[in-house]
Amino acid sequence: MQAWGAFLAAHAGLVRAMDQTLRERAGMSLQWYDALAQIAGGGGRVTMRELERRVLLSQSGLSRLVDRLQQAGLVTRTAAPSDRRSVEVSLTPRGRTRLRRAREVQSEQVRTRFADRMSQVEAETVLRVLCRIGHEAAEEAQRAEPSG
Amino acid sequence: MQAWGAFLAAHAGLVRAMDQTLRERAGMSLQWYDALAQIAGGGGRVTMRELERRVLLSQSGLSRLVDRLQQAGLVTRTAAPSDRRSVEVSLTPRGRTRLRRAREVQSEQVRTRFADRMSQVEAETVLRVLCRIGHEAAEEAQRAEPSG
DNA sequence: CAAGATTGAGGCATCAATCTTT
DNA sequence: AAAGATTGATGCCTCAATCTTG
Repeated sequence: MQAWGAFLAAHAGLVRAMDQTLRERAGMSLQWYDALAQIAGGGGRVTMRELERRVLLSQSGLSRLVDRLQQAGLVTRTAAPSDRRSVEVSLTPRGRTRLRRAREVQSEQVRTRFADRMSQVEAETVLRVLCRIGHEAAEEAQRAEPSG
Repeated sequence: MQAWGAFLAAHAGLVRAMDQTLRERAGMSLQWYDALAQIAGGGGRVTMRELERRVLLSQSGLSRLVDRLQQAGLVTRTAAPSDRRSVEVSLTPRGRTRLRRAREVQSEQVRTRFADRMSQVEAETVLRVLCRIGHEAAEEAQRAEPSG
């Protein structure tokens, strides 16, 4: 039951530490890294809608984040050919380079700050529990929307 | 290794859901609840400095949060008798009442959304791992500061 | 009207600077 | 000079409204 407090504390501590290190060593925030990594994970080109599902951000929040990434020259926006309501976001060469560097930093951080601090069996338990919790939270969010 | 992604997703989902429910059913945010609960945990009267350590917020962030709580009539600020640099924050009767209600809502949420979704042994593992991670993050934050 | 995306307004968090007291 | 606390400036996120296309 104290696990909830530990959960909040661990999250706050880890995110803060990782964000700071990423800024120092790769020149970008955790938020930027996550967005760039999700674009790369979608083949280097995804729609805003798709990116919104992958990133933990509202629709408008994503729009403004992409504004900043675009201004930094890391991504471009292009109209989607199939559906003209849709906008596709792509990594620029510069974006790819910056992501590569950031990925090195962040992979190491996830390993040293998170993964290395639990045994194999602990990691399996944590993954299983967190996936269960995350899924049920997502389902509930979906159920809540249609009624509104 | 995917556990990190699950961790972030679970945190975002839980915090969002809990915050919304708390707003609907107790008329306050998770942030407010946490602050009021921490004041109550300190005997209903704590210094700003002490509250800052208990709450996941910067010094100035806390100052503004207490501004809002005070404006809502839930807490009062008084000068500390022992050290005149210090300010003590106390719960008002109204604050106590509101906290009591919020605590009912939040206790149930932590149980149903978090605790009930893992077995006893899973909970023990999760608690152990998260405490370990949280401690090491806190130690590192301490080590990082004195050098600056 | 629904879906995808953007924009305006407002809320909240942080950094850096400042004030008071030790 | 250091510690406790507050304030000004700034940045990011969200809600609601709006625009365009289906």
